Amino acid sequence: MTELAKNYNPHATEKDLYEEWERRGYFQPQDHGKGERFSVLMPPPNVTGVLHLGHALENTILDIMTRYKRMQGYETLFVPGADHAAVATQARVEKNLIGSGAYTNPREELGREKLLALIRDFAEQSKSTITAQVRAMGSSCDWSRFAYTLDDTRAHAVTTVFEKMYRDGLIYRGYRVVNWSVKGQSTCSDDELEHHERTGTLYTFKYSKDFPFAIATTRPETKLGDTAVAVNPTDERYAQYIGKTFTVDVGAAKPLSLTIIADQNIDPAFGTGAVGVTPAHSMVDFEMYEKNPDIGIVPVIGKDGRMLPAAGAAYAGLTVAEARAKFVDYLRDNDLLISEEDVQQNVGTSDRFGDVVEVLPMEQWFVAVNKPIPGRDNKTLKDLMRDAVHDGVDGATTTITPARFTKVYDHWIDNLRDWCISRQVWWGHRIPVWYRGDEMVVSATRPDGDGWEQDPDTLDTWFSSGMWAFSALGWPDDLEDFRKYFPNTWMQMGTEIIFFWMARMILMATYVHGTVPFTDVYIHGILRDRDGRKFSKSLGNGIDPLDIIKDYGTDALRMALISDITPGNDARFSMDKVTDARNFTNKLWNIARYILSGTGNTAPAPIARTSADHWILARLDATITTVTDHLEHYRFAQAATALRDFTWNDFADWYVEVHKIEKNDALIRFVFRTLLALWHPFMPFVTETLFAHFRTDGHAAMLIIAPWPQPRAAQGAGDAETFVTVKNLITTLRNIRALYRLTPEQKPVLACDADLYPLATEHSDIIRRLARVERIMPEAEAATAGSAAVTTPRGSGALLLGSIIDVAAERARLEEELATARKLAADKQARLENENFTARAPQDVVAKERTLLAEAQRRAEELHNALNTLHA
RNA sequence: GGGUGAUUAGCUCAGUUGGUUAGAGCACUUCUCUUACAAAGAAGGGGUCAGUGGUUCGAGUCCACUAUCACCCACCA
Repeated sequence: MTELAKNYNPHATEKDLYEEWERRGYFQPQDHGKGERFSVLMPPPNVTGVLHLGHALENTILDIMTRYKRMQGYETLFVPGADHAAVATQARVEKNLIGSGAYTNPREELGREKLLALIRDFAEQSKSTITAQVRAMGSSCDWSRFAYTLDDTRAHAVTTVFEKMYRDGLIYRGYRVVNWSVKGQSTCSDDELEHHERTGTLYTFKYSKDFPFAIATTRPETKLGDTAVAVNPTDERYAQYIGKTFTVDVGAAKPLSLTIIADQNIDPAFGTGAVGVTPAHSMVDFEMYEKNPDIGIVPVIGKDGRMLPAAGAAYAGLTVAEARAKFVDYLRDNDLLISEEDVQQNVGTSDRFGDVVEVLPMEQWFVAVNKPIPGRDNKTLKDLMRDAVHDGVDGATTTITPARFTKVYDHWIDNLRDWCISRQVWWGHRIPVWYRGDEMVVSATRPDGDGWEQDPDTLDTWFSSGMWAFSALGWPDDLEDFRKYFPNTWMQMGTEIIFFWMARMILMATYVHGTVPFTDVYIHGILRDRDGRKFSKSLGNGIDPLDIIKDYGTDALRMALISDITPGNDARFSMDKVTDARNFTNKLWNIARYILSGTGNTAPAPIARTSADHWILARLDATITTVTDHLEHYRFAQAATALRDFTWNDFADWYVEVHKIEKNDALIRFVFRTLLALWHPFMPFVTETLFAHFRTDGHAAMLIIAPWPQPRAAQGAGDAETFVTVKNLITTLRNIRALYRLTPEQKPVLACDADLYPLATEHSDIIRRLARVERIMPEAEAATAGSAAVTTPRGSGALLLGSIIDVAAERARLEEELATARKLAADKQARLENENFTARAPQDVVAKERTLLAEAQRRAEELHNALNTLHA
């Protein structure tokens, strides 16, 4: 017999177990002859730092599903990885370098190669930290397949797809307006902007005294680059001017030539109903320019965030803010400014560099989302992305859980513009394009001949992570896994990444492979702190998962993370949840201690003999069914709750206690082993540790590959019901004991009516011990015994005799109960007398009500009789 | 401006197609160190389901409106 310590100590085993699972190859896909596969990919954490609780939650969710499916016999693959996170990582390293005081402008001072070397070092260090953390979480992923978005295979995937898209005309180089971070000196995509509300000023002014009407703007300085004025085509005030061109001199290098154009999107009710059009510095204005190219485009702001010479000699070189003030002064001095008014506006801010983003026209690389794809029936990338979650792409669809996010995704697609994929940071996949004079070649490698220069820019990090669904499976270098596991079975991610990542993965998979990246995707909410705030550096409320693991163990952390989570909704995390979970692991541990100390490790077929045996098996069956159903629907928290309820309330509090009286060693071991299996996906370490003590010949080598439990279609439902009656009787007796403050030594006599007596005597040992009853006798004998006080447990047909009981208090208690029972009976009666109810409600509901009425009436009668006995 | 979600016990949350007297964990109260566990055991108190109106024999559950909170999208310049 192995002696277990009094309390569970996670540190003694976690590391060794993880290594043993890995060494035995259980993390690698194994064919169990089931012929079905389950493949998931880890959302690759950014190599910008360390894992936080959000990552820990994702890994827990992924690992629960993976372990569950593995136990069900699926050939299971869980691929781990890391993301180079282009802009984010470079921004982080640059910030560190500047923060250290050694550099003020790392890009200039170090140059491309040296800075890249520093970033690479940082990324490698971060990567090893992250993988250690993922291991500590217990994630059963296949490390031999570890994928990094910047390694050779993934780089190959990127260049392959880039070339294919270029050939198909979906990637193009164009002069268009883009979001430009002055601080980061790089473009960013629309999705990388955070919109912050702030108060701005809406200026209403006229371009000149001669100009026929006024316009309104919050960006006066950009008016130096206006090339048109737009009005709504239905606006009668301006109809006469549409098509006319006015020349005004506002101080720019050249007088502005303003054509009045009509545009549906102009709101006649806002401002003056007329808008100055600045194609170079506004996304919507640029779109107007695309429709009316004749108006021209005049950039007046440069990459450094300062005014260009085109803005005029007085403005060139000024910052945007300085130019704004100066231009407003000009308007005021010349009596052109009509009004100033505070307005709330949203400004786009770079999420990585933190500065307000300028819109500038530049030569950049784009993915065309609205262009027909050759050989795809005129479908565009947008069409494919929409089809993936609706009609299907070549018969394949992705199902989003919860379904409401499908609408969010649709809406995003509707508003999608061409995707700017070139970035001016250095950390990332370099654009596979080469230039020599006017020549341009798209190629992963330098073309033959001298003088070729590669495009200095890199690709948006989401261009490579968009391929994760297949590049992580080895495509295009090694197609074995790809053929076997693609599309992936499942994916999970947070709400905040639906557009960035899920949409791009769908784009890439549907375009490159004509199918979806994964069949099902589960969206989880954000993890917040106990007060509902987001975890953030600035709030200082971050928690390192490793700290919790150190103090409470991985299983406790995993359980705490998934407690109370529901699909798509945010959840709160608190240390209370961790201690609760830790307490539970200890509970499981101590149940094991009891069983190990009290039973032998033989494994005969478990046979139910007593009513308690039948009851626990029935409850176990129901629990298996419930937990399996919850897991199939990704209801992780509810699955764990159902299991906890069974483990603690049924098994520990009742069956283990009964086992101390009526031993069925084979059965208690069977139930506990089954429990360990059910708990394993949630708490892999404590369950595997305990399994080693319960394993006998014929069981799996380790719990991680043990079969997922199946209901046994337990027999003896009647016996199980009998035990429920006994259990209720005991609870009631205990209730009365507590009510009258009986000490453990005070043991009353239990008198039962004719119905209950046989059952009570049959379970005499259990009742006497668990309810602390002296002895059990028939009611008839009790009546003649002349005891001083009597009590009747509710609806049980039993009396408790003993001089310790307070007759007056007991009478009050019974009267209260009687009133409750009578009210219930009256309610039921009224309902059944309602013809509408009996006629329209389903028959089974009506029958149920009749049963309940009968029960309530019976109980009222019993209580009434009990009161009479009490008086006598 | 458009959209989504939330509102159930002191706290954190369940409540799957409307059908018993609305549940759990924690916290709280009382009792108990009973030889698995005080990180425990036993018993108990506590909510009318944000509000209003509606549909229905029946509403926490469906519909409408209102309130509060949270989030997403959107360069009404």
